[in-house]
Amino acid sequence: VFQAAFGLAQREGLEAVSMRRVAQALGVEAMSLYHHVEGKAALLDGVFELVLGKLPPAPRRTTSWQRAVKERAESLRAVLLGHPRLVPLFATRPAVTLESLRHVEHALELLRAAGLSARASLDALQVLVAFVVGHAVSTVREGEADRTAPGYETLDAAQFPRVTELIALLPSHDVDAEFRFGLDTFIAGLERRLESPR
Amino acid sequence: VFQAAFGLAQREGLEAVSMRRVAQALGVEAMSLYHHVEGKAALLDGVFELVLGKLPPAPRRTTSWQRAVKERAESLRAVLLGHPRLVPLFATRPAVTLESLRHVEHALELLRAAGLSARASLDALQVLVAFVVGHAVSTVREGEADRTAPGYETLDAAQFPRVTELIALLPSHDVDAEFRFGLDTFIAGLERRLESPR
DNA sequence: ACCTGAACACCGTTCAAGT
DNA sequence: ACCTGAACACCGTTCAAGT
Repeated sequence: VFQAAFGLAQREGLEAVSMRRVAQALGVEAMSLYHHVEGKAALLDGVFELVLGKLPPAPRRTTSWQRAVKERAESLRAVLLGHPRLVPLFATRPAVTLESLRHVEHALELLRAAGLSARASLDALQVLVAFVVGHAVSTVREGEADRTAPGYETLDAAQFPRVTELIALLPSHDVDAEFRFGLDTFIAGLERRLESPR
Repeated sequence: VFQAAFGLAQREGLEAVSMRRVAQALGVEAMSLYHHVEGKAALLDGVFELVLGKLPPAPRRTTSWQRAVKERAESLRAVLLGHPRLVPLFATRPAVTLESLRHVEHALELLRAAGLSARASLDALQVLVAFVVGHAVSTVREGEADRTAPGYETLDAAQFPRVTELIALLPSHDVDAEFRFGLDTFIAGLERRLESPR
C-alpha cells in the first residue's frame, strides 16, 4: 500500500509523490487511493513510518552508556542517509509515532541508567534527535546544485581570513567525521554534567 | 521584490507562496515575475536570505568564548522562531549565502580563539548550526495537529515505564530550556576537548 | 525592457455514478 | 465495499504577442 509511494519517493524524490503517480504505479486509476488512505498527508505519514521501521532494534546492552548512545545515533543517521530523498520527511512530519515508541523507551532507559534525571533524559533525547536529523538534512542538502555558491575565487582573503583558510580544507572534508565530532562532543558534555551536577 | 513573497509566507505559510499569489499581492499579472526572478527556487532563495538578514551582527567581543557562542546560537534560534512558517526553508535551501559569510567568519574566529584547530572549528560550526536548525524545526513542528498521537491514555505503563514517567512532565516541559540544555552540554563538551586534546 | 493572455502539463480533492 | 470519470480550483513554466 505505502510501499508504492515509498519506492516512488526513493527513486524520484518526494516531490514526485502525487496521488496520481502513486495510483499509476499501482496500476489503479488515481482516485481509488482515497479508499485506503486518508489523504496525501496520511500517505506521507505512512512512508515516514516505513522508513522509521528500518531502524534496527536496540542491541542488548553490553557496553558503556556512551557507546550505546553513539550506536543508536549512528544507526539513526545510517537509516536517514540510506534514504536521502526521504530525509525531508523527518523535518516535516510529527516525530512521535507508535512505531518509534520502543526506540524512545530504550533510549530513555539508557540515559536514565547513565545517571540523568527524568527531565534531563528527555532533554538529551530530544537534543540528540534534533542534532542527528538536522545534520542529516545538511548532509543531504549538499547534493543540490549550489547555484548560490558565492564564487570562492572572488573572496576577499583579507576580509574573510578564517573562511579562506577553510576553503583549502573543504575538498578533503569528511562529513561523517564531522557528525562523530558533534556526537562525541555532546556525549563528553553529558559526562561532565554527570561528574559535576549543578 | 522578495518582500511580497516574504510577507505572504509569514502570513499564510510557505505552501501559499505561488507565483500567482505573489504576483497578485503585487498587483501584477502573474507571469511578470519571471522578469525579476529566475523561477520559484530563486524566489525562495531570496526569501531565505531576507530572513537571514535579520540575524543581528556579532557583538563586540567582551566576554568568554562560551558566552559568545551561546549568544550567537540563541540569536539564530530567535530569528528562526520569530518566523516559524519560514523555518522549513532552512532545512531545504543551501546554507551558505554571501549574506551569511560575515556571520560564518565571526563564528569561526570565535572558535579558533577558543583554541580549536581549523578543522575542529569547521566541525563545531556545522554541528552547532545543524543543532540549532534541527531543534528549531522540531520546536515549530509542535504547532501541527498531532493526529498521529498514539493516545497516551491507552499506553501500557508496564511496557513503556520511561515514556509513561515522562508524560507526566510533558505539560510543564520547557522547550527553550531543552534547547539551552543541548547548547550548554555541547559547549561543556568543547571545554573538555580543549582541556584534554587527543 | 517590461508586461500579458492563452496554453501545456500537471496538482489534491469532491462527488455522483457505476459494479 | 470498492473503483471510476468528470469536474473544480489550483500549480510552475513556455511562448508568442503586445506596448
